[in-house]
Amino acid sequence: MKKKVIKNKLVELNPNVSVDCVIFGFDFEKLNVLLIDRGTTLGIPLALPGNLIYNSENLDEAASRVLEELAGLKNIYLEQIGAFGDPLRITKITDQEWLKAMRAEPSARVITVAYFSLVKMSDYVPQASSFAKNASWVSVQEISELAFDHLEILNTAKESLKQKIRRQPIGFNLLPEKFTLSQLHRLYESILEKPLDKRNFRRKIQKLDIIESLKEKQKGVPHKPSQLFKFNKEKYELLTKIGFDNFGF
Amino acid sequence: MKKKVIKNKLVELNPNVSVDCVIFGFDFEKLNVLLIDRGTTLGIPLALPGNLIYNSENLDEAASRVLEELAGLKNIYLEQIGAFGDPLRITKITDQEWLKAMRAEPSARVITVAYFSLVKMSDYVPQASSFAKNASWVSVQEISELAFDHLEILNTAKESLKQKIRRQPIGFNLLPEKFTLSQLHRLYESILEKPLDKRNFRRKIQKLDIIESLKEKQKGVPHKPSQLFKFNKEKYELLTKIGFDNFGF
DNA sequence: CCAAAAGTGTTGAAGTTACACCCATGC
DNA sequence: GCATGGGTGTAACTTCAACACTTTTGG
Repeated sequence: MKKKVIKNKLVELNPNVSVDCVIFGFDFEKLNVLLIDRGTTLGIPLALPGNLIYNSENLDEAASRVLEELAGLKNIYLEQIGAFGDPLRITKITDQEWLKAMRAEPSARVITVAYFSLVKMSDYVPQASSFAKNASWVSVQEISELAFDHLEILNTAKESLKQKIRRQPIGFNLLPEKFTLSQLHRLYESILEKPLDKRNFRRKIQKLDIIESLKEKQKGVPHKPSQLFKFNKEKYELLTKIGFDNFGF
Repeated sequence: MKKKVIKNKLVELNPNVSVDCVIFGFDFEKLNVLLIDRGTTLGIPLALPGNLIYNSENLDEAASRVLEELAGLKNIYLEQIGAFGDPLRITKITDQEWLKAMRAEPSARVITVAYFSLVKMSDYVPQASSFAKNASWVSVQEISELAFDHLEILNTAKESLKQKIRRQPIGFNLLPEKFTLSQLHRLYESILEKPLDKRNFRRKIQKLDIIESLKEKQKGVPHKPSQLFKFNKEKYELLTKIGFDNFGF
């Protein structure tokens, strides 16, 4: 992916600014992150999806574009978590080689603006992309090494998500339209990385008055079928408008 | 301030990345922000202090440098609040002219990484600086226009400070060593922009066990002299280590 | 003695935690 | 009939919000 040289300066890639996305997905068991395998050989650390920005786009647009280019994901919940970019962040030899292969100015000082996004795992259909040999879901618990400073970015994203979910019901972006309270419960436990009492959790969520029970139950499960719920967006938006800030977890 | 051309690429100014600082100060009445008057003529909006980064420094260092260059402030509490940079953010004519005068590449696409910082107002001694004709404290309530997208940055900073102060006692950075509970009370009210019950506030703060009363009182005040307190850093650090996250305001 | 801010307790309501058993289904 | 997860209520405790009067000083 070399620099696109087009007449208008605004459509050039900016060699000094990139975006990276921490894309979270929930498989009803645990939290996962979508990572890129850049590797020709084994043992090359995985990377967060990301790329340089175009001068014509703003940062949020750049992040959306990366999401779409990588995974065909559109209209995805995105939240900026901050800028990173120690001048010395490119110390790993594998990272240096990768830059030489991929960038017009491989030694340019790059600062990256990181985002986290929440997607329904069922929405992600793997596909070849310009900058991804391969993308796959990896359990956050199993990640101990990443390219560049991506591990630091991931940790910041996790922390940011923890804080955010205490104040806004953004977790619904990780679930399908219809879900059970147990699934929601496991989702909160996965994000907050701590157990939550089942009864207290259910009471608290229902008190918020942002989910509605459907006239429908699970089928084909070898136990008592559970009630299905959906998220009530209207009530949530009303609540945010009049101001609330405590989900109390 | 033109680009410094020195042999080593790392000490160059990076034309595409700047930092801007929202420097908060508290005058025992209300919250203020340190703003730069760039103007030769009247009517030019004030700006946040900021500048391009050097390729050799990381973002936090760049922000610290700006603080020091502008106001001689060292070892100041700094917190990143995010990256900004719509490609269209430079629409005001006064901003365009200022860039032409000040920047080697005035039309470069710039993204800026914003910080907020908390300083004791008494620490700031106005001084001429390379990029400031003049700097002065302005009450946040009175600010309705700023250069570039600085008003948006200020609003984000205010929000960020509000959130942060609910979880960490960073407000102490705005006060002198010795302070009264009433001063702390007004500080919290100024930041949160809402009244707090006096008795409840005092009880809550004291329960946190991070302030110590000194054996000293106010003198020369035309009313009952108030007890002086100091912040107990050790206890706070112990608390943060074992994990707490709710200051409950 | 007056003005000004400091300092102090109680009560009722709301919210939080901890905890154990029965239920509906598929196999 | 058994294994599996679904679903429910209460009691003790803590936290929160609301509220008014007395104290100490300088002038």
